[in-house]
Amino acid sequence: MPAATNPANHDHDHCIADALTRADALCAERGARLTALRRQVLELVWTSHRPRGAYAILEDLSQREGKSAAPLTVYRALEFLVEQGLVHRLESLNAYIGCAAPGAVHSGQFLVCEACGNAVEIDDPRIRAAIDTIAAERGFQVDRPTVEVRGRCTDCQEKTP
Amino acid sequence: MPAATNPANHDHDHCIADALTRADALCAERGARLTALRRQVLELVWTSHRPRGAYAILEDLSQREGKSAAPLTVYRALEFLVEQGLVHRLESLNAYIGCAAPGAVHSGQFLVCEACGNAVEIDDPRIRAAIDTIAAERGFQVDRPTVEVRGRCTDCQEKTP
DNA sequence: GGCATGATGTTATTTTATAACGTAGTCAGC
DNA sequence: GCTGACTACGTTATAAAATAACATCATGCC
Repeated sequence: MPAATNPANHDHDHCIADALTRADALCAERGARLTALRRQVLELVWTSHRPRGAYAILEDLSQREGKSAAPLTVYRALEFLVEQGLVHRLESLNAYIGCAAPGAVHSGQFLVCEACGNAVEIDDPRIRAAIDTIAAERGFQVDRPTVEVRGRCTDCQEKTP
Repeated sequence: MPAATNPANHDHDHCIADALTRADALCAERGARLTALRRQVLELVWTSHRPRGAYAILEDLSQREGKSAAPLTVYRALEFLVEQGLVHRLESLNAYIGCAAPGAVHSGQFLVCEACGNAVEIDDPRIRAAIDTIAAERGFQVDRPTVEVRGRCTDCQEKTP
């Protein structure tokens, strides 16, 4: 049973289970190897809806395994998960978060609350379209657009208005 | 005389001089202290149009001064410059770049070429508008939007099509 | 001049990430 | 089943990026 699941009023265990199920399906479909280690790291990334640092995951992993794992263990698993689109890296936080819609095309857009730390993936086509338009005007060939918006989520605005 | 100025066909010395002049004016206007050290770090950030890491700047600074400076020296100067809007931090690169339009409101948008390393500040209102729209729809209060688009600039596309 | 404030110096440490090399599973084809 | 190639994982060391804590120095104001 994973720790610290119910941050608000939703069944986070369900989020985790869902994410793992989708990951299993996607990797099977692609012939990618979602090994026990990688699966476990994915689960630890999904501990909450807050982006998690590699070393936080490392600590959890060490605790679970009863022995201290090496940073590379986690970084390699994360690399795989990011490649498969199961996890995103938040550049402005040096942290990782589970992808809300793996399998679908995603361009990596996030609303990050500076109060509670939660990050919500938005992937809105309008932002992507705006970026594509401007890039086209300048002859710039887009490869990987990163959008990370810091601010305050609705809940946190209500708490301290 | 700064090193490695003319990357392409523009007078980069002019870019640097310009940036310093504007910085002087802005800081004077605001009563902010652009000290010799900070001014020098700003100049080193402007070495090229490629984002530069703090430690690269540190190295240059040490060389200029003839003695090795401490990381904090550079980080503190950079912090000041970022606060004043004279320099931006590129989150996805852990690097810093001179602001193209200090004084004006800017939301920090960049096109970063993965081939030549150059980064161009765009600050396009359409991207900002798209972000604001989506944030408003979700009740998210925007504080600091970060947009960093990786890809290939026109020049580099021509070189290897 | 004296004092408050802000800037810089110095040393140590933390956090994040990668390099280099070796071992051990895993799967395909025979 | 065996072999060989490939991929994943373990281990140790190190690099890169950033900050903490505290001392000292400069600057501007009264």
